[in-house]
Amino acid sequence: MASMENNAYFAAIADLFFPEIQDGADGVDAAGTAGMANAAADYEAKYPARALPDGAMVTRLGPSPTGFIHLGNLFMATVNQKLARQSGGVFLLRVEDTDQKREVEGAVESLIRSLAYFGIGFDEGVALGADGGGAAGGGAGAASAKTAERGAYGPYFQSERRAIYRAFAHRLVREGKAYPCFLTEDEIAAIRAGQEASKLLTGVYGPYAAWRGADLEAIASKLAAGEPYVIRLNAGFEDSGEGGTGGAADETITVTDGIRGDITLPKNIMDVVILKKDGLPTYHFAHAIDDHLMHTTHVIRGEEWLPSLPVHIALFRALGFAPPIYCHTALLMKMDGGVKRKLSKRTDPELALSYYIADGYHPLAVREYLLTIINSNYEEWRLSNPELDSANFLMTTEKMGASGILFDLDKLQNVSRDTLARLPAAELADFLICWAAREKPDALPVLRENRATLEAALDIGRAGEKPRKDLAYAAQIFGFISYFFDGYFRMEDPLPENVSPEDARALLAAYLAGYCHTDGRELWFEKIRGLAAAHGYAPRPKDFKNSPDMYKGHVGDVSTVIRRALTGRQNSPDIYEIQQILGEERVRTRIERLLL
RNA sequence: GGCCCUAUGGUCAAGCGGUCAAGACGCAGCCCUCUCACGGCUGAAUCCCGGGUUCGAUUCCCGGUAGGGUCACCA
Repeated sequence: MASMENNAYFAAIADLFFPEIQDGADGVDAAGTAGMANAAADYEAKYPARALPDGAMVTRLGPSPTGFIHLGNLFMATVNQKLARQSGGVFLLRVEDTDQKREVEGAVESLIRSLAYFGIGFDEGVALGADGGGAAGGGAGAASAKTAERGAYGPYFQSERRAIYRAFAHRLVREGKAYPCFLTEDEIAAIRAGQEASKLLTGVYGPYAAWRGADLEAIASKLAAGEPYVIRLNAGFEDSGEGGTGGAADETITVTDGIRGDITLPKNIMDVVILKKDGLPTYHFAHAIDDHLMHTTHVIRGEEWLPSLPVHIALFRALGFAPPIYCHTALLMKMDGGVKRKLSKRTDPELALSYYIADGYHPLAVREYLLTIINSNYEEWRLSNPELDSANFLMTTEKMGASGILFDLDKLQNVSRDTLARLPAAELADFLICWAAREKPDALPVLRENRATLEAALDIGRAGEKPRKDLAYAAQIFGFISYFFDGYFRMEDPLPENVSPEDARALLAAYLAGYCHTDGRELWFEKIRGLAAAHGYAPRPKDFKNSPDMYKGHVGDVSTVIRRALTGRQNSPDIYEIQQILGEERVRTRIERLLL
């Protein structure tokens, strides 16, 4: 191949399309690419390798600010954060806002806040700004004072990295590894239609890459005419070949995935777009540039990215970068019409993080659940280390599953009950108050003013080796203890079926008459047994069981009558404790009300 | 449709050539018990199918099948 000619051709195109980038003296150095001191090389120098301990992992979250955040995002964030943190590495937030069409106002702040709620924080990258992303405000994402950036590898908004992408695109064009393409939407559609008709692979590649190596004159005149264009990768850059007719997709590449081991994929032959007509990079290009410049060691992302891995590998090769270690996780699925399906932000609002925040799932509980599905040995670890913080668990990519995970609300709730059972009542009370401040403002003053009652109520039956485990999430917890607060006390359940209203009255009247708030638990219950016997109810359930015909019911029915009077419900934790928390006056009032 | 990933009870899953095929959630029953919850015990329920390799396959290979993902100037 006549490399001198080609070099001149490439240089001419590069000058045409990247006039702002001067190659300086090197522009003349048509012979070799080695040692070229160009803009791209400057950037590489600007972002040197990180000084981190051996084995430190640099991971990142690269959300596009489209507004909705679901459990799947938190799943990814949890994995990335954990892996970085436990290895003494860096976890950074890079906002992938290269698609203006999909951008949503305030999405970045709400993302950061939602993740923060669940204990996800970043060591580097985009963060909340000075004004914390307050209420109103004009500017979107990058320019806004609502966000700030931390770290030496920024900017961390891709929309602010235009010049960087252009520098590397320029370098690729100079080397003949990328080129401008003026194919219109219609033309591409036509190509596609033809390919489909002949059952060929669709896309811009090989013979269909009309502008690959196109005539300089034609290119220049299109540009002069102001026609929109994109920059495409020349997928044939390694073929060093004649005409780049490329085509034969038989070649494969093998990549070792941190989760899946070796995977074999067809080598990329597509001349994918790397710079869109608006000058912003596509995900693929931005990924290669950013993760190289930011020195990401492990790219952990969902398996939906597997099909584009060949593109990414090709890009890394073209750019001369060493690719990171890829870890493609299983996807979080939901059940849909009897079939598993990938979570989708659009159609699955019930899996939005906001839903779990509103219901008041505790961040620790959600994290705990996520960890159990992320690493198959986590649950076992937790069983043998019930008291340890999850930070002590060592997560490994090898123990991550490769097949889709169905989200299981039952399991989340179970994990949550276990988790909350380990939390001190004071902490639970704080949590509940925070939740009420957000989601149930009417209850906020009540909870605040009755803090002692709240804590005591939350703590019922939680002492000892076998604590109650019925607290799952704030909304449920509030309902569970609401009867302690007069404003929320309601007669919710009916009398037991085998207790007549007359009996109930008589029972309550007698109970009230004999009530002594300072009675010990034993004495208290002996009185109830006596009450039962006096009114034709078996003092012991076994008596009733043995001779059901002799009684109207048993002592359990009697306590249900009392329990209902006190709590409005047939079921509740220990009545004695409830009475002690309620206080004598309230106990008497609640019973008296039913006797009027 | 092409390409890719995946495949153990309803769910999450351990397993890594020889196991009565762990465990957890859920479910059913029993026990404990003044109700609920907790706890304890018991139970039902799984290796997708077909070929190989092997003395022996859930495990290794091949082929089906099924499910999922992806085929953009979205990420």
